[in-house]
Amino acid sequence: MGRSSRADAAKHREEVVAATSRLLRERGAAGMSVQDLMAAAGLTHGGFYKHFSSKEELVGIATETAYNEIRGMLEQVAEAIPGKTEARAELLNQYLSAEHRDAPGTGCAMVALASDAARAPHDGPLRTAYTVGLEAALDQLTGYQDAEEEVRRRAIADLASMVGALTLARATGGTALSDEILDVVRDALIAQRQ
Amino acid sequence: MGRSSRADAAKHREEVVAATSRLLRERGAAGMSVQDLMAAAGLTHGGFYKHFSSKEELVGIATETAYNEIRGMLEQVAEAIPGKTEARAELLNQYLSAEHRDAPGTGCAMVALASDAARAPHDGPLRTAYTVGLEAALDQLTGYQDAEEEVRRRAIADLASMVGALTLARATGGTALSDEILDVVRDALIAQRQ
DNA sequence: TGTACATCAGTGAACGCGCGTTCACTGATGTAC
DNA sequence: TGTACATCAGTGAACGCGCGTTCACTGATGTAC
Repeated sequence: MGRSSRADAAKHREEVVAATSRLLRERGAAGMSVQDLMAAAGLTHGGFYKHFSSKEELVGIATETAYNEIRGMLEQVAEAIPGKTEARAELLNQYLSAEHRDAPGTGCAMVALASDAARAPHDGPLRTAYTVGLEAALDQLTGYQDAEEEVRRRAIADLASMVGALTLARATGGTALSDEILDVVRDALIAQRQ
Repeated sequence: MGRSSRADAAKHREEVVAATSRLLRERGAAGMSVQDLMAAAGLTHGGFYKHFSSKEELVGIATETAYNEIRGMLEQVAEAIPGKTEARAELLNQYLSAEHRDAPGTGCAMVALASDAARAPHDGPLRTAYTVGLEAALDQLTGYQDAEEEVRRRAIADLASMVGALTLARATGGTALSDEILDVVRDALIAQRQ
């Protein structure tokens, strides 16, 4: 095959990171192979180490990429809707939707990677990226709180409810209970601030 | 070695199930091998299929066993404390504690097995056991609600907050943020009903 | 109760398989003149 | 601008390893008489 141009190589790297970001959330780190990830860019597995020092390193990089999705959702809703109470309601509608539940590969990294992060080494790349991303998401959620005090505490409480509901809805996906969890938690959180 | 007595064989089976129940929550299904599980009963891996038809079947059985821990916690607190508001506060204290966060192997199955369940086949043994156990836990949590109406909705909202907080605390374990999440969510849930 | 024999829990080697990582090699790309 | 050569992205075979599952075998347990 011969050498690829720098531009092509950079494109390949981006494609591999994007595929990893998606597959990591869908299947977990143990559920995707280096071969799978390289194949997503149309490559064979041997060249992997020209781009990354290890699978673990790539997982860390892909975690940062995965956090972009939830950051994007948080940014977009805040920009589109002026009132904080209304923006928060719309965010809850989107976050606690069947669409979000059924698309883990492009959804919230905090939920999809929680157990991988919990089981990863404390000073490893996944853990580090997870915690940094979580703090950032918390900052964004703080901006949604229509109150003068305790905005961080309110943001943490909101986040826990959102993450718990999505986690349980995914684990029971395909049952009536799954839909019920999303509906109930969304309504409860919205009613809480009116 | 020769044949074990029926009593010994039954004891071996129980030991394997108990070890699986713990390791499943600590490491996930992919993180424990048949060899690991048999070794917990002092056996070699070859005899596994005299007890179980597959690793997947054992995981389903161990999931039911794992749910006993959270069911026990819910039962015990409800029996020990008469007032519903006080019982709920004590439950939150125990569930959202550093001890529970740091002992996934003997802790809440809903949190520890959520991502394994989300990725398991919809009609497989793990999924089935997970959903059945979740409905049972929800029924128990309903009994904690000191209200006349909407007790199921309140139980679902409580459960989502508890599960989300423990999930995030585990994923960020070892940081100040992890402790903060537990404290804030516990306080918020207790304050909500006073 | 004692004996002969069938049962079957557990052993350990073997099966095919996929994993992460390494490495000698290829040949188009990039660079120096 | 054209040429010679160094660079290096990607290939594909190979590495050692651990996995879930199967199977012929062992020998103590359980049972029938």
